Amino acid sequence: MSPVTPKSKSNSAIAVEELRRLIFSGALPAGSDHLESELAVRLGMSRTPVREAALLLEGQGLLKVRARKGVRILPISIDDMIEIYDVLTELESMSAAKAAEKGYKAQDLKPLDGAIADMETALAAEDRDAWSAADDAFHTELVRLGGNSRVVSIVGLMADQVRRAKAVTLYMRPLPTQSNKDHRSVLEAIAAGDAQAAHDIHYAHRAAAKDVLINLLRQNRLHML
Amino acid sequence: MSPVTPKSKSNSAIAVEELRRLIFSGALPAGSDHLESELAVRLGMSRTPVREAALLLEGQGLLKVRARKGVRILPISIDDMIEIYDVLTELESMSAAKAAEKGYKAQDLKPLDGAIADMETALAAEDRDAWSAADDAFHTELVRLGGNSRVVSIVGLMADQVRRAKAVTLYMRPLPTQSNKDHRSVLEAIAAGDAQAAHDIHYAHRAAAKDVLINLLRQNRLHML
DNA sequence: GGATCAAACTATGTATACATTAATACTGAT
DNA sequence: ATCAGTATTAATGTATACATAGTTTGATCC
Repeated sequence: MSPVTPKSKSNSAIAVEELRRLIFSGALPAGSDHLESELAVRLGMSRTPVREAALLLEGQGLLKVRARKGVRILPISIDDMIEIYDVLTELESMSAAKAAEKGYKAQDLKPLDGAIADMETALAAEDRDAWSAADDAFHTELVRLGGNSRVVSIVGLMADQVRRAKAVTLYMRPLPTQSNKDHRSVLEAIAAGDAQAAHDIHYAHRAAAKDVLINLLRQNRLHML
Repeated sequence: MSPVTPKSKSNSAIAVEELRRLIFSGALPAGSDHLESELAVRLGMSRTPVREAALLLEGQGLLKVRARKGVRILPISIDDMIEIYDVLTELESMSAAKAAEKGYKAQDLKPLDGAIADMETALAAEDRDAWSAADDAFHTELVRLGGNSRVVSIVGLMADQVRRAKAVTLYMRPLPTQSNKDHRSVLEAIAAGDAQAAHDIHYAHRAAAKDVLINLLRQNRLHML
């Protein structure tokens, strides 16, 4: 490291990271408006990189740039959640099937196996945050094994859009004990090269998870998150 | 209309439209590099809106902004085409199934029926450009009927990325006479409310179209478009 | 003549000043 | 007092000037 700060990342890239962090942490609440100049001051840079970051995040569906009204952090409705979970269900199931067709060795499936093990550990310790992180890792690794980079990107975008809603419901619902059986079954189907089984098991898993989440939101009158 | 030009659209929006047009028309060829300042002169505006447009289109996967090297129009490889067609196959088939579940009336399905009629007319006249436009209309309307706005966006992005490649192969391959039977079958399944049939027929249709296209590209050694 | 280092150049990244326009407040008449 | 019309304001949209860093060029030494 040189004595002075090297400044490897551009301010624009920093603004993207920071804005994402502020959105996911709730520091910029869903539905709130923020002037570009305010955000610029907050991030310690000029409007230019902040505006570029805002336009990028608008493309990712996290906020909306509105003329003379600042950027609005987009809230997620129940209908949005249904849309997103339908896309996730479809593309993840496809990834599971494609992964099964690739004939991965046990070595290649270690990260997926590791994520399941982490979920089991977290469940035993009733550590919801650790479970959630491991669950994310499982789904991310699953689509990675599917081998389609566009699917990886799209699933990432959709997952980001429901991130806040998932965080809210994480402590509302019972511990997902069934979930891990499903994950193991998917892993076994992939290891066995059974594309149809991998697809169908994961599809049913996702559909069930969607129903649980939607019902939870409806019952608690959480129509916007 | 007022006497002077009203200027309803922002320069940034115009830049997006123009750049898309220049990319799809081949005026900015795949793989070519272009300085932001050159593009600004070409579009008759400053670098700012051009740069904003470039960043937006980078998010849509049409080009890449590279530090000190200008924007590169991204070429599409055969592997890219496979990725994109796999996503399209999955999401369009899902849309067909969802559309079938919605119980649309004949009135609601008129646009889809109209697109098929246009394809038949174009086929009879051997007008490939008209057929291509009607085929686009069919697929766009199909996902619209699916009722998932995110699927509409994603399918639009994927379709844009393969647009050049489709244009190249349009005059290379035989007239797609089988295609229309498939389209009619999908329409009938949706009208009959048979989600499984709508899904499976469209899935097979897309898979076949993908194989034709990929083989055509391989045979003609078109590895980058 | 070739290699090394430095200086100039070039194009993006960033800051800032300005233009534009929708919203708001104010003024004045009825 | 209310409404219409105008002026001010405020924030984005845009242009431009500047900073930064990578590349190329050129000069100098061996």
